[in-house]
Parts: sequence; structure tokens; C-alpha cells
Amino acid sequence: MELEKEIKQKSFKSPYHKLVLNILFSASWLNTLQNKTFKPYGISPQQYNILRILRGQQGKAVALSVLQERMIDKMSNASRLVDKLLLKEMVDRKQCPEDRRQVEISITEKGLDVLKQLDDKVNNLENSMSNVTEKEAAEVNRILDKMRD
Amino acid sequence: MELEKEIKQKSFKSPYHKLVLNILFSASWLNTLQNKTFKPYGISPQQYNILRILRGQQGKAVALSVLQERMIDKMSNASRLVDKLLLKEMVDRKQCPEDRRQVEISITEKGLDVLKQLDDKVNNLENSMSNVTEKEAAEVNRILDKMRD
DNA sequence: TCAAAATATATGTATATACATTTAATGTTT
DNA sequence: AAACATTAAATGTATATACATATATTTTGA
Repeated sequence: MELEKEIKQKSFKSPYHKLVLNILFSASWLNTLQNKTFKPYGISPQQYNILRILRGQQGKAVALSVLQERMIDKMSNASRLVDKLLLKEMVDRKQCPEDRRQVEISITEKGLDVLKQLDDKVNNLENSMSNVTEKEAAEVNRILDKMRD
Repeated sequence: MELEKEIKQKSFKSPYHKLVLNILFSASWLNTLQNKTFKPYGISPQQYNILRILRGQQGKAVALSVLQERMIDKMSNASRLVDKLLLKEMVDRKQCPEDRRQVEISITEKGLDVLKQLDDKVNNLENSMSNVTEKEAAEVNRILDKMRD
């Protein structure tokens, strides 16, 4: 739906002004969808993001700093998010022997299982955007990448 | 910068998958910029959003529910955000006599003054995206609006 | 008219974000 | 090696989000 209707605003002072609000609004919209998807499994979008990064390591453990730099939201607190995942036994954490300042995080069977259950639902979420063509998606990606230069 | 580099990911399984992450990442990026802009004035992006809605009313008071439906982030708690703005004396709140369930919020001189000081900085923020053309901005807007249908 | 439903806002609580500070370990310099 | 700087992670604190529930008022309708 048109952003104008979503936030009941007649017009914007420029396409750039609308662009900023549109990105923020769309992210909030996506976040709400994700929250609903993940909630039944007891995790948040950011916790999901961490689990996905860990699964991508094929079981290998990675330092917390690696999670930090790969997360979508750089401001989220990986240390505390890992705490929460530990409590739910979805990840393991151990001190790195070579550098005892570091901790190494890996995903557990339970974590992998939760991701597996979520895979279909996450795919559906992406497929539900099929009113956008692949070409359009690629075009938005190109422009957003450029916007942040 | 390419999202691939920003979150150190070699590739995405589809343009749609990248699109979701790109919107979330870009929103977080914008949010960080906004936070830095607003922080010296003691307000958050959401508080700024409320002040902007109120200024748009030309001094008229509006019900809390009006703020709620015009805010970019529908999940933010307008009631408590208004509390914060009240403490800073940037808004007024009074009970509506016709319907005492409602409260009417209006912006104060102090609030208008803060917005005025911020206008230039917010414009700069938008102008800094000038590597995106107007046409490209409009194109992203069109596609995002469609995505949320 | 009075009870029930609906509406507007406020509050409670758990979690997350933003950012500063602290703690512990490692590296570097003299 | 001792002093200092750097790095990795954890912690403190204020604010914000997500969502459920409560409170007060108004509307509806039996």
C-alpha cells in the first residue's frame, strides 16, 4: 500500500524524503512479520540472525566479534543475545584457548532444529513478496547499496 | 557499499532474500544517522517523528490516536513517547472535554524551536543521498509500496 | 436505564537498543 | 620484564519496543 496512506500523509517534500520514510516504514513492517514468525519458537529476529550466521559456519565455532560484524543490526548486543540463546540451549559458548579474551560460539542440535522448522516459514515470507519481480528486487538492491556509499 | 561486504556474506539465495536484508540493514543505517543527528537535542527518532506530526497540524492539538496512526513505527508507544516529550516541555497534553477518554497533544514553542534547529541537519541528511537520482528514489518508492500489498 | 460492548489511553513486564564504562587478556615499547 | 596501549567481551544504565492487561469513559441495545 502507498506510504501516503499508511501514515496518512498527503505528500512528501521530495522523493528522497519519502525514500527515507519508506525504508524505515518497510523495515518496521518486515520486523513485525518476522516477530510473528519467530515468536512461536521463542526467538527474536536478531537471535534468528545469529543462528543463521552460525549455521552458515557448518558447525564451526566463531568468535563473538565475527557475529558482531556479520549481523544486520550492528548496534545489537551480540554478547547478550548469545546469553539468551545459551539459556535456550540453542548455542554453545566456550573460551578460546589461543586467545582467552575471545569466546567461541557454535550452534547446537537444538538450534539447528529450530532453524529447520523455520526454513519453510521464512521462505513463505519471502515468496509473499512475489508482486515484486526479481528484476525490481535487484533494482532496489542496487539503489540501496548505492545510497549508503 | 554492497550489502555483501557490509555483512560479509558471499551471496544471497535470491534477489528477494537480499531485498529483505537490505531493507532491514538500510533502516538500521538510517536510524544510526538519525540518532546521531537528534542526540544533541535530547530526542530520539521516534520523538522527532511525533514532533513533526504535531508541527504539521499548525499548532492544533490532536488526539494521541492520531499520532499513533501517523507514526512510522506503529509499534512504538505513543503514550510513553509523549510522556518523555512532556518532561522536556516540547509538547502539551490535556484531556479532551468532549470525550474525556481522549487526550489532546500539541507542540510547544520549545518543541517548534528544536525542530527549527534540526531542519537544516535533516535536509543535509537527505541531500547526502544525492548519489541516488530522483528517478531512482521514486522507483524504490514505487516498488516498496507494492511490496507491502 | 442499566448492563454489556467498544474505545482511548495508560501501565506492566520482558526483551532489545544505544552507548559508555569496566574487566581481562594480549601486544608493544623501552 | 614492567609500563602502557590495544583488543575482546561483559556489564551498567537509560530508553524503546512488543505485547498483554488494566482503567476510565462513552456507546449500544435489551
